[in-house]
Amino acid sequence: MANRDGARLPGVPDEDGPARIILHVDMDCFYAACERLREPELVGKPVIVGMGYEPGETIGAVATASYEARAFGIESAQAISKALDTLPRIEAVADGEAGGYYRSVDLDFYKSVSAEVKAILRDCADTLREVSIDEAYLDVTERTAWDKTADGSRTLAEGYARYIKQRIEREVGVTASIGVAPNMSAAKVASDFDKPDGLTVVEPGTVREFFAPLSIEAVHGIGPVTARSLRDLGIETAGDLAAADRDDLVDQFGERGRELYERANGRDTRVVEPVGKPKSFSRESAFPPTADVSEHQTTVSRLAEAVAARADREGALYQTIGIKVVTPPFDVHTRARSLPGPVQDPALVESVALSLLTEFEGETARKLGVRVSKLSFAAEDQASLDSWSGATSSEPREKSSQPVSEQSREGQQSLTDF
DNA sequence: TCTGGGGTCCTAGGACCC
DNA sequence: TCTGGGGTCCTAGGACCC
Repeated sequence: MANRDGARLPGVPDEDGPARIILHVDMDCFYAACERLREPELVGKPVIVGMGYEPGETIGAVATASYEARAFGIESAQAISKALDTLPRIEAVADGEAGGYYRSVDLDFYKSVSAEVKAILRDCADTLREVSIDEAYLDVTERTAWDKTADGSRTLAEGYARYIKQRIEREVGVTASIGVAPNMSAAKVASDFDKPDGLTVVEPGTVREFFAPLSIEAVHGIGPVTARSLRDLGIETAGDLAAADRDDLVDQFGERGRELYERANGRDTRVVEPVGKPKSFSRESAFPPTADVSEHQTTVSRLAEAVAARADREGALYQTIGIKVVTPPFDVHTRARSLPGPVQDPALVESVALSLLTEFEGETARKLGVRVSKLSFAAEDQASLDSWSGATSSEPREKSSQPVSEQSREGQQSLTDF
């Protein structure tokens, strides 16, 4: 316990206790790689995976672009319409002209591929933290070591990471980039350092050095807003950040400032642990801006139903129901209402969401969302609770199982007599 | 970057309590 | 009715990530 958090060796700021070995595994262009698994003809071609690229669709964005597509200037999160301008669909161009292979996101398939990768990672790690469908941290401290190989050229940890890369490629058929470092934030940045199919090792004691020349955006947790503020302070590189005055950073950015400073200095005491239960479920949908109230209501009802169904599938009860309304140009508004206790009641999700929506009557919206939060996963004993609240089981039935009171009060109603 | 969808965490202010 | 201090919960917004 006493030697867990360093600070006991004033002269050696990079070291705190025996160095851990953390891997960050990041799949390369994962969605595009999955498409190539089942359509090998796409190998070596520009592949764009996204939604809304069909003719006539106007809403949508690029989820993943292969490196061949990126060479044309296509980027993740770019509007699909822009991508199509840059690189038309292959079906739409004349023979011999450049075209892109557009595919719709097929999350179920990607999840099945991801599960195969994760099984390998689980097999190789002491602890595994799955961050997303294509990313994970591994603590492999007990599986390998920072010692050098016999010829002294590399570390055993690097060899172990290479073995994992090869297994993924051989057994699943997709490539990954891996970062190896004594802490999570350095491993994360290292995996990004040499994509695709990269392997970057940051040995203990060299984290600060590794970070120093990188631009501040490379640090995980620094986005466009923070980057701009840091630049205003004359901080351009991670090295500048590491050398900055810590207290100034805390004044400007609060606790996050301290954290970023520590990370840039090679210190990150977070422990790799499996992700816990989800904190919220949400669904949202964008559309051409409209002020039509009944359209808004229809959308919110649909989203509410979908969110409730999701919570149902996951066995989650929720105590807070909220909506999100995005008005042009891009102003995000959220409203939420908490219930006196956790419920699983689709009709209530809808009625609360609709009642929160009334505040925005007359406003033009471009996107709407519904969310449930304050989740609990009480395994068994709330089946009773469920039947009490009136929405007995699976069937949502007709709209409201509640008494036909006035709509905006409906939520209140079941709220108070819970 | 004229901007899709699904998440997480943090912060600030207000209500309310002792 | 000039007014301390500590704590918790809730809501709304913001930044960030994949």
